[in-house]
Amino acid sequence: MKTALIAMSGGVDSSTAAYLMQQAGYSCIGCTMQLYENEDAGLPAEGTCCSLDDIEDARAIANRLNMPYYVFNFKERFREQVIGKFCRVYLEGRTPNPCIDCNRCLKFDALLERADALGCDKIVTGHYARIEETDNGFVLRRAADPAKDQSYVLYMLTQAQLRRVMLPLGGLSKPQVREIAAAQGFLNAHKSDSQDICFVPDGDYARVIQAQTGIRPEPGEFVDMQGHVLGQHAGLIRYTVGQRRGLGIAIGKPAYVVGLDVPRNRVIIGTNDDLFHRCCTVTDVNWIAGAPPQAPVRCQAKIRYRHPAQPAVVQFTDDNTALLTFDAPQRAITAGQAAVFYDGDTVLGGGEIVRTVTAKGSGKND
RNA sequence: UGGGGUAUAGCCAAGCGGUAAGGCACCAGACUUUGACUCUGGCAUUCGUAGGUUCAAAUCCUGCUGCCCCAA
Repeated sequence: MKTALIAMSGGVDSSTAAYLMQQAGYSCIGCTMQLYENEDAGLPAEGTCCSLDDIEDARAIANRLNMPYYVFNFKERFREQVIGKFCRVYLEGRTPNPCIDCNRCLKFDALLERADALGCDKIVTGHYARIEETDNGFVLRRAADPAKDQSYVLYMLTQAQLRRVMLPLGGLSKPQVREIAAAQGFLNAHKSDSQDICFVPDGDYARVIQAQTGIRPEPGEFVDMQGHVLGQHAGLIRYTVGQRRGLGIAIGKPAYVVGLDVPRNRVIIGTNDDLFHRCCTVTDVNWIAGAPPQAPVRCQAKIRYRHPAQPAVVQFTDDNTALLTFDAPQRAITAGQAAVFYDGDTVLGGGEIVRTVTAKGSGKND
């Protein structure tokens, strides 16, 4: 019998995934990755994906399904590879997506090692996306339910990983998943969806960065695009491109962060129109198919989790970098966020945005 | 210390005798498995201040105070 290691967060999605794998005839082992102690950061012990309550929920579901259940202590690895990188990226004036790093380093790496150790053929998560095997290897596709599609946060998966991963929710809608969970009498069938960064449940990520690094961000100047000082900011890490809230700047129309000047410790302010660019460079690119395309590829690309994919051309440059050019200017292309390239429902690949590029001979909005 | 102008919420600002527009900022919700964005709602019993005229004043009159400009 094939065996599967189910990553169970305690939520309705991964619980239902466990049930579905069992129904599909797999011998299943449930597990929860303990990633951090809430108390370490002075946070409440509930409301996040890895609290004690959640572990108890996951354990209860595993018991109900008669699965062996383990808790893996990944706290050290999470602290180094996710929280550490999160802090470092912010301090460098970029805006990280820690969920993607967690997938890269924990769910589809550390967890896969445990699967090997336990002799499991597959690892399973509750992500909404689809993996299919074709003559040319595995492909990663969007979820059937466009409202829940999470293929964006899985762009880094390699062929070797895709071979080992199963995503049983990829063909289902959220209501269907809740229905299945309710029919099974799962206690978390109506549990609210998780949100926010799991290790920053109150949204005050700047406090976490200070607590983790001991670095107290220096106040500096807000300046407009001509360099005129507009006010004082509370530390560069509190701002990200496209941000409006919390600036306290009244210029008669909405003011947005259009850039961070790290060397001068300045936050550059502009209008909404100033946020649009067509082109950016992308690094650490993963091509799902394995090899980069030799010619520019027409695709649709997303520059943040909740961004409708837009027509673009992606061009492999050198090493593992690429140049992404949208047909139309996109709002707030932000360094540190992931750019993911699609061909319809299929994920071609993706990488981390380095910077926007002003295309030669184009208008100011390029 | 002559002349002129102006004083409306944190910022800008409508109002021109009939009982305080709007924008920005801010706050609260919603949305959301990242940061953002967005959406909805809230936000001056009061118009620098003291009097006066009037049935009725932010709106008219007078004094005072602050600021700005011109002339010295």
